[in-house]
Amino acid sequence: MGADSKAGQGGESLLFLTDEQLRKGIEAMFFAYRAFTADPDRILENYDYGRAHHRAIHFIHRQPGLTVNALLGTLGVTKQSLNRVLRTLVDDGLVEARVGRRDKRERNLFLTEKGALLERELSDAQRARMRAAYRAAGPAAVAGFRQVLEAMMDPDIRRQYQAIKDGAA
Amino acid sequence: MGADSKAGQGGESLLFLTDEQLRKGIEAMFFAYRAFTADPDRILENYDYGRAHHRAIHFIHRQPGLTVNALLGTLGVTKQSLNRVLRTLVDDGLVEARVGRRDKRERNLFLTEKGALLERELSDAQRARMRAAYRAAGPAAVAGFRQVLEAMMDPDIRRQYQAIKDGAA
DNA sequence: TTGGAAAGTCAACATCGCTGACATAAAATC
DNA sequence: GATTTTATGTCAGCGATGTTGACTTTCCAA
Repeated sequence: MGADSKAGQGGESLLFLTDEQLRKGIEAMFFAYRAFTADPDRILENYDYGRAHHRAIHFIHRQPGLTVNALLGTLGVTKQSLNRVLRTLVDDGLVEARVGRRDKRERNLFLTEKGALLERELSDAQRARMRAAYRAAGPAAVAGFRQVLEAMMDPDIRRQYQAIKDGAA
Repeated sequence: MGADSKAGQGGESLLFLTDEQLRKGIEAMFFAYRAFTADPDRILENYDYGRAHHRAIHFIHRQPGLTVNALLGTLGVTKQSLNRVLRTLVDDGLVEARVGRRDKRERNLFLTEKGALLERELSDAQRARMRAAYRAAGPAAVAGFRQVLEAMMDPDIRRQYQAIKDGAA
């Protein structure tokens, strides 16, 4: 719909940037994001963890050995906030915090086997929904989806995001 | 990562559903959503309101006269949670809750002039970012963006979302 | 007239942000 | 070697927003 449909309700033939169209995009973000977090949220309940734990686990998995400071930057929260979460994960044996080799002040974060297991469970659920959405929408839509999301990010974060783009593997 | 991508960075020509590709989509959602909420959040600080207030204002604006129960359903929160937010908005004179005409138990919610003003300020900021992202990505990308987001929603919500699709205007 | 739906309210609690203050260890610099 | 800076951890308290549970009032509808 949209850009090229001349008829329709709002006559947004070429101009697809009407307030109405933009409002629809805004709502789509809200509803989709809620669905996107719903599956992991359900799983996390069983473990008495929250979304904050999920995010920490995700990024430690993505970049094993990253420091607390680096994780802080990625998540955009305070160290006190992250510490609370990280402590429970370490105490519960999901995350290992090794003293840095070069710099002994730093802690390099890794998932334990137990942590990797939960990561799998969470990301499996999230990937399943994402995969279904991708399949339903098709390859061209997926490319557009990613393009718009990237354009929406703050530049600093976008650079960080693209840096790991297909690396980290 | 790897096996199937022939090109350098973005070789998601045919097989775009590798775990790596899906993970990138997941992260894109996370980072983009954070940016998406950042602008309104900054504005809300000046008024001592939070995201919950923003959401209420948005949906009352979209559908003037909707009942508390309907809003509850759209937002997916408990009535106690919504009530706290709604009360401050009514007390502060941003929202008017008129007793229902047909059914006097219901309250039909409307934005006051003051409420509409804040709604404008918030949605202007959010639309500006959305518009910039749309412009950067192009019309085709926008269509794909919306398709994937819609496919990601829970079916019930998607129906609700599409029902107001280009109506309400 | 009675049952139940819609709304409002009170209390208590959990998560997860935040600020501020302070401690420790180690690197970096003077 | 002494001092400063950095990375991390921790305590205490606060605020926003979600939750459950219990209870009341109003009022439509059977």
